Amino acid sequence: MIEKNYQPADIEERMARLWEDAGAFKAGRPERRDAAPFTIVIPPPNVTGSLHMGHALNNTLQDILCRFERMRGRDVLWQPGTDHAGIATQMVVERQLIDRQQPTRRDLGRDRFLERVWQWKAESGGIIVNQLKRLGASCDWSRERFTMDEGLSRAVVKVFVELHRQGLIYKDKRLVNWDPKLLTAISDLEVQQIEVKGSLWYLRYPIEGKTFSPDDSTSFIVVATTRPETMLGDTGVAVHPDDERYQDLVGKHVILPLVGRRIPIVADEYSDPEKGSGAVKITPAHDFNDFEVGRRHNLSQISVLDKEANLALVGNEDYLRGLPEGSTELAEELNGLDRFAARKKIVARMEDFGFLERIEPNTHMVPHGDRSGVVIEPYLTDQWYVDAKTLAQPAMAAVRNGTTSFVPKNWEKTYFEWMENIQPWCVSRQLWWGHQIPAWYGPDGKVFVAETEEEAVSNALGYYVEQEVITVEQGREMALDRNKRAGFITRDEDVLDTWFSSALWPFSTLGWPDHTPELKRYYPTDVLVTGFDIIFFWVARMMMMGLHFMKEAPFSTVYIHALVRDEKGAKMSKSKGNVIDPLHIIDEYGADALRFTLSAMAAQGRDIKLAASRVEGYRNFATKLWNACRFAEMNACTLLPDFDPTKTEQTLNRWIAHETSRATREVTEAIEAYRFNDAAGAIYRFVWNVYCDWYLELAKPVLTGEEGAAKAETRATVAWARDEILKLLHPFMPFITEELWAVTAKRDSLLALAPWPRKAGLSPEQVAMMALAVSPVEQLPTLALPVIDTAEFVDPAAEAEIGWVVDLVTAIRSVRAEMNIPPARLTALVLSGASAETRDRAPRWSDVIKRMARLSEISFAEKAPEGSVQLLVRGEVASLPLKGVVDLSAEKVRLEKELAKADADINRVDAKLANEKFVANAPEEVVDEEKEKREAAVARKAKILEALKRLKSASS
RNA sequence: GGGCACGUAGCUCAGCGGGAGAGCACUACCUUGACAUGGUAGGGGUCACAGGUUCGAUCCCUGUCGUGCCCA
Repeated sequence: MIEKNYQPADIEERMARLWEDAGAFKAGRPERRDAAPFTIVIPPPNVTGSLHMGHALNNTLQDILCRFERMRGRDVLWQPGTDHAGIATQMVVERQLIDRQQPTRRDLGRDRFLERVWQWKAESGGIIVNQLKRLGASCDWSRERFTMDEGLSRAVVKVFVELHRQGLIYKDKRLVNWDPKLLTAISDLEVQQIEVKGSLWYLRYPIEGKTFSPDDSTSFIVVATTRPETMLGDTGVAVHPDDERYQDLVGKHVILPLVGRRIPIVADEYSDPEKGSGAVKITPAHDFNDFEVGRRHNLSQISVLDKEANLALVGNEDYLRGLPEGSTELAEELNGLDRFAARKKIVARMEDFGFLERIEPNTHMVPHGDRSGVVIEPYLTDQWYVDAKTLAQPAMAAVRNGTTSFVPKNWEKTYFEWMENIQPWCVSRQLWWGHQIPAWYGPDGKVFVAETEEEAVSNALGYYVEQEVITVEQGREMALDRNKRAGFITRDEDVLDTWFSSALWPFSTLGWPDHTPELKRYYPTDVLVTGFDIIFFWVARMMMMGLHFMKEAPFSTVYIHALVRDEKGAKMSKSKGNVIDPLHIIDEYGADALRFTLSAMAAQGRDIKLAASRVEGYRNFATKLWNACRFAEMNACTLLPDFDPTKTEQTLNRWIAHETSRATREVTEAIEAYRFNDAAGAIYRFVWNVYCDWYLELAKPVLTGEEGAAKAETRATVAWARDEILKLLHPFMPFITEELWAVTAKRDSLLALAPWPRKAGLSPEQVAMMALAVSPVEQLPTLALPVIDTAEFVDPAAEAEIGWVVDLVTAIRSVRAEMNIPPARLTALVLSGASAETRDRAPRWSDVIKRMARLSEISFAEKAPEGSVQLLVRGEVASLPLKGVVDLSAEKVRLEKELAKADADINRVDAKLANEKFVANAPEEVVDEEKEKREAAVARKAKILEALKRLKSASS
């Protein structure tokens, strides 16, 4: 029995339990052992996270695909899991320690701090998973993984070691993006360029051998800089080789003001004559461009900042080398100052001595850390790098040759653009939470990379024994006793970039490096569903790692969906804190309404600005469905065994079979093409505007009429079409459909596992055959998909007949409203000059037409009665004798409007047909179409003229 | 500076080489035996602007203006 009211919250909880208890989403269900697999790996959300709208959209779309394919008979694996999210998680826990006034991370030390993080993960790591379940995500939760699971960590180590052995991971000392707040290196992708209003300082650098005077422009060269404080680390001045102003200065030296260092003037194309003074100071240790210039001209690299971006001058040998006596005073004064405080001081000092020429306001891009928000410092350190350029080659080829394709296609361009200019990927992070790098160092800094500590230690000790650094006996002792080797062999403190482990996700979650049956069966996956914001972070890197280690691209399709933005159109992000909580929406309208809204708005290539009114509208849609099912139940509509809609006798039932078939095709094709909005629109219109508005209304007289074959058939068809609707809608609104499926009949299976609507008349055995995979479990899955033919059942005769009823009722309703005839007032209908077809049809539908169009009777006549309102329905005249009821002059106005419209139509077509070029160039069917339109308009005009004539004679 | 989108009804958005669509909002009428979270009917848009291609442009091309995003 269906409850009177639709209450999402109650249903959702029960249905979730139902699925869970039945293991409905488990991959490798025994009965699907031979079915083709369908695999999606979830983009693992951060364990720190909670569900935001982006997750809701992302997972709704994945769930639609998974539920759809599951119903199509495939063995679906939707692999869930979470990401350890290095920086984000470490920050959360650190902040928690501060908030609770507990010992800081450094007070705790590495081991105890990591314990805390694990503890925190155990407490709150399940939140996001539960939220995904509330959304209805049909993941195989029994297979949930975490990027720092034992197995996944093993995969990470294996990949690191192999890449290192192959020379694709190496350690290098170069500039990195350094976050002076988080005290770690970050990759290029984690840097955001933000436009900042700053200044351009013009500084005078005295030329060696001349007496400096601010008034003598030949005694100095002016350099422009946005970062005056880095001048302490300057080791050169660059001018453009073609810049005539500075020709004679190239090769000479300047004396760095305040510091006294002697540095060369070099010619380099990097310097832009149009910008600033045309001369730039070169600070190789603090600027990426300067680093390259410095390399070209063999300039030394002097780092003047420490890791917290404070000036580090005292004891800084690079800085002090070659400075004149007495200049250490400045070093002592500025030492330890923050970079921005130092800037002020240095500018002031420069001004005091006449070295500051002028200051210009200047807007420029400044790099910021995407997590910390502070200004990123290019910093000279030792870090581990992945040779991304080499790995990118196969990854580009796979997309180029179509092995993997993006939907929508235009994202491929973005992918190539980035891949073609890819830089070495800095993968080491100076954090504690993450996969510690499997590298050990000897006393001389020699590195030993191995999968286990035992192996690395044994390699290292062997090496040092051989080098006679230690004796064989010492080596043996150190091998056996960790304490004895402490200080001699030490492990790299750093951990890997979070995205390093995410890059392995499609195969590490399936058990790699072990050769598991799951890996064989479910890799490569079918489709990856994700947002464009992580194409570089994640998609590209999965492509690289997947191809390198599995020799096959990790997925054949990458569906890139829109971003859900906040009401202002701004990107929602965890760090900005402007997320809208989808759970509030779920609480208010239900998960089904939210899911349907997101899919209805998920048009390819367009962002979603979510409006609550849309969600409300789709909640109403759910209510509509609910009530339609109630109606069916109240009328004892139950499914009959072996019911075949194509064998029905009643035109109405044949019509809904025809329409259902059409809707099935539309929904199926739209989902197959990732056109989620079209699929949602098709099912929405079918349920509301076809099934509810017309089919059920037209069926009412039969259902409330006398018992008999017609009634029995209609009851069965109502139930059948309802079931088809529940199936078609299930991927979008799983909860309400599963509930209605359960309460409307005794079922063999859950709706989630029921077969997708198929070509009418196909036996279950046939469908089962088609759903079978070609490959047994132990073989590699083949590319052949189990295509279930949803070809249409069509019945043009039924379509024409019901179409006539619909048109007639609509026309009468429209004119009644226009004439202000109160609903309570019934009118008569006269069909004049009716064709045999109409005379045949009308009696069959008189009950329903009377009911829907508020008629008292329906009759036939040769001619329309005088003084009646005349309507044109499919080329024939239907009249409402309303003389004395309504003002017929209003009718005259109405007809004249119609006449004008008909004339306009005729004229427009005539103009087209008169155009010789149109007739000559347009496709034949287009021309024919126009001709048909003209004929129809002419016929319409004739009838209208006739009606007007009759009206006139009636009023005269 | 380079690249990618987008400017369609009051709002949120579909569509797209052959007569402009949806939801919400709005107006009028209706509590008819599934549903007022409903029904019926209706108003509302020189499809940003200017050129071009075409027999024909909201749709393709170019430019302008405006908005957003990505990369330097």
